[in-house]
Amino acid sequence: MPTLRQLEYLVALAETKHFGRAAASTHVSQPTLSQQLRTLEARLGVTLVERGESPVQLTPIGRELSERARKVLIGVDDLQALARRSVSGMAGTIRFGVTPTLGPYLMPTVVAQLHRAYPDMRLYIREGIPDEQIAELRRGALDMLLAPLPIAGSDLHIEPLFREPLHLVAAPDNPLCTQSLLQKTDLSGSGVLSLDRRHHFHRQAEQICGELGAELLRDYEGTSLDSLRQMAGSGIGLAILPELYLRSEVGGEDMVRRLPIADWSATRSIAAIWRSGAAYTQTYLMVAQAIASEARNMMKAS
Amino acid sequence: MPTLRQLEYLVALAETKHFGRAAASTHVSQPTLSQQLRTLEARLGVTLVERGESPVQLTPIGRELSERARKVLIGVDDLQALARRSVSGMAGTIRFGVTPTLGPYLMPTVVAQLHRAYPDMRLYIREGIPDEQIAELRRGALDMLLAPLPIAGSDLHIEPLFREPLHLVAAPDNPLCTQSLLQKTDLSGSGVLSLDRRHHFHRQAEQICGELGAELLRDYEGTSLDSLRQMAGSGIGLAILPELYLRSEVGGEDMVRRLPIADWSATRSIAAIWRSGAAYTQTYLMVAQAIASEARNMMKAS
DNA sequence: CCTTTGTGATAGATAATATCTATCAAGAAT
DNA sequence: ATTCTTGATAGATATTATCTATCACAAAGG
Repeated sequence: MPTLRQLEYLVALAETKHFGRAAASTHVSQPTLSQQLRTLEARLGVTLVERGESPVQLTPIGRELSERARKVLIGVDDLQALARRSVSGMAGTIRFGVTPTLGPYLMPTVVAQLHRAYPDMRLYIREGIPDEQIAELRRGALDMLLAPLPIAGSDLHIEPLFREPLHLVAAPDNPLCTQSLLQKTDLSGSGVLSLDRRHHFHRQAEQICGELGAELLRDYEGTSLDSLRQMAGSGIGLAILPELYLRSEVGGEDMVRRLPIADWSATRSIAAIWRSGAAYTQTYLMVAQAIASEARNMMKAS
Repeated sequence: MPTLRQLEYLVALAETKHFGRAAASTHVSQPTLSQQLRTLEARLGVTLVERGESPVQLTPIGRELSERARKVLIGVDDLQALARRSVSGMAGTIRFGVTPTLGPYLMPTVVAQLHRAYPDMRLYIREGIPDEQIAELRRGALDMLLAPLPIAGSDLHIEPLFREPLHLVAAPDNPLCTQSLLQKTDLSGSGVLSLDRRHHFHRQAEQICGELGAELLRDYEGTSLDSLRQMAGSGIGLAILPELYLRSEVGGEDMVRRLPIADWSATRSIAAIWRSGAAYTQTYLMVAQAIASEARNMMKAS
C-alpha cells in the first residue's frame, strides 16, 4: 500500500515537473523525494516518471495515478477539516430516539435550529417505544433519547428537561362540556381512551383514571395521539392528550374540547437520556437544553 | 496527517466494535491497534471511541470520520487496482498529436479499437501543425505524434508506418478529365491549389508542381482539405488530395475527379513519433502498429 | 462471593521506515 | 573546457510502527 506522503510527492512532482521544487514544496530533501518516488513505483509495479527527460515528464500512467492520488489527498484533507470542525464536539450524526407521542410535535423545530447553528451536526430522529429505545441506547444503536420518566438504570445519564401538561378532552357535544368548571368527582365512571399498554402513556392514563374513578376503555386502544383525538371527537370516550400535541398543527382542538377540571395538574416529566460512559456529554447536554428551551417556548406561547 | 493504516484501524473498529477483532482483521496485535487509535485521536484532536463502554461504541464524530476514512481507503484501493491493470503499460491517457490532413480520416476508428482492447487506455487526440507539435512533444505537452516525414531530431524516436498516395484532382468539366491517360507534360502550366505554407503538405505540393512544371497558386491558400476540394470542384485550379481523405465520408469524389497520370507515384510517408527517453515505448509501438494496420486496411479496401 | 475469562491500556524493546547529509554521474549552460 | 544543475546512490540517523509482556478492570460463570 502506498503512503499518503508518497502520494503527496507524486502530486507535487506532477505539478512542478522538477524533483527539487517538488521536494521543497513537500518540505523534504530532494534525495528523499527521489527515493520515495522509486519506492512508490516499486510498490505499484508501474513506471510513473520518464527518467532521463528534461524537464521531468510523467508517463501517461503516472499522470493518471497522480490524478487519483490528488483525489485521495483531497479526501484526507476533507477528513481533517471535518475533524478540526469537530473539536468542539458539535459534529457528526447523533442517532436520536423519541416517543411518537412527543417527537413529531417538538423535534422538527429543534432539528432545524441545531443544524443552522452547527452545520456539521445532525440529529437522525427515530421514533419508537421508550422502553425499547432504552435498550437500543444501551447496546449502542442510539446515542441519545427523549423519553418520559421514570426510567431506571444506573448506566444511563438522565437529564430532566421539562414537564408537559396532560389534558382530558371530550367531544364538543359531550354534556361535560357544558359546565364551566368540573369537579374530579364529576368524571367518576367516565370511559377514557388510551394508547396500547407498551406506551408510557398508557401507564400514566391508568394512574389518572385511578385518581378520577374513571374507567380505562380496553376495547379501543389507539395507535397514535391522532387516533385518540378522532375517537374522542366521535364521542367514544374521553382522552388524555398532551399539551404540545394539542398546540401543534397536527393536533389542535377543532374536534375536541379540553375539560376544565378543578385542581387538575396532571403532567408528564420528559428527560433527555444518554449513556453514562458517553463521550461528548457537553454536546448532548447542549442538545438537551435546546430541546427544553424550545418546549418551554412552545408551551408558553398563547 | 493520519496514516492510511490508522484509517484502516478506525474502519475495522467501526465494523467490529471490538479492539481484538479489529486488530485481527488488520493483521496487527491488539495493543498496536489500541495505540494507533490513540495516536489518530491525538492527531485529529477529537475523540473517536467511547471508552469504558461495552461493547465499544464510536462517537458520532467517530462514525462520521470512519465513513470519510472508508471513502479514502476505497480511493486508495482504486488507485492500486488501476496500477495493477497498468503494469502492462496499456493504461493512462496518451496525449496524441495529429495533422488535420490525416487525423480526422484515420484516428476515430483506431481510437475506438484501442479503447475496446484496453479499457484503461485513452488517446486524447489534438490536431495541429506538425512542426509545432514536434516542439510540444519535446517539451512534454504531447506523448506521441502522427506526422508526415521528414522530421529531424536525434532526441525523437521516429517509427515509419505507411506511405499514403497523393492524387491530383480536377473539376469534372475540366478538359483534362476527358483524357483516359495523361502525360505529366500535359499538366505543364496548370494552376495547383495548396494549403498554407506552414503545412508539410504545402512543401510537398511545391515539390510536385516543380516536377510537373505546374504553378502553385498563391492567391488561394486552403485552410483545410475540404476547402481545397471545394475550390478544385469549382474549377479554380487543380488540387493535390491524399488517399485516405478521398476515401473518407467527409472527402469523397462527387465534386472532383482524380486525374489518371502516367507514372504517377506521389506519396507521403507517415510516421509515429515519441521522445527517445519515453517510458512504455512498447505501448507506443503497439499503438503505432495499430494505426499502420488500420491505414493499410483502409487503403486496401476497394 | 470468589474465581476465571475477556477486554483495552500501558511499558519497554525491537523492527521497519522515512529522512538526513555527503557525494556522485551526467547533462546543460556558459 | 569549466561550471552549474539535476536526479540518483550510499550510509547514517531519526522517527514511527509494531512487538511481547503485563496490568487494571469489568463481565461471566460457578
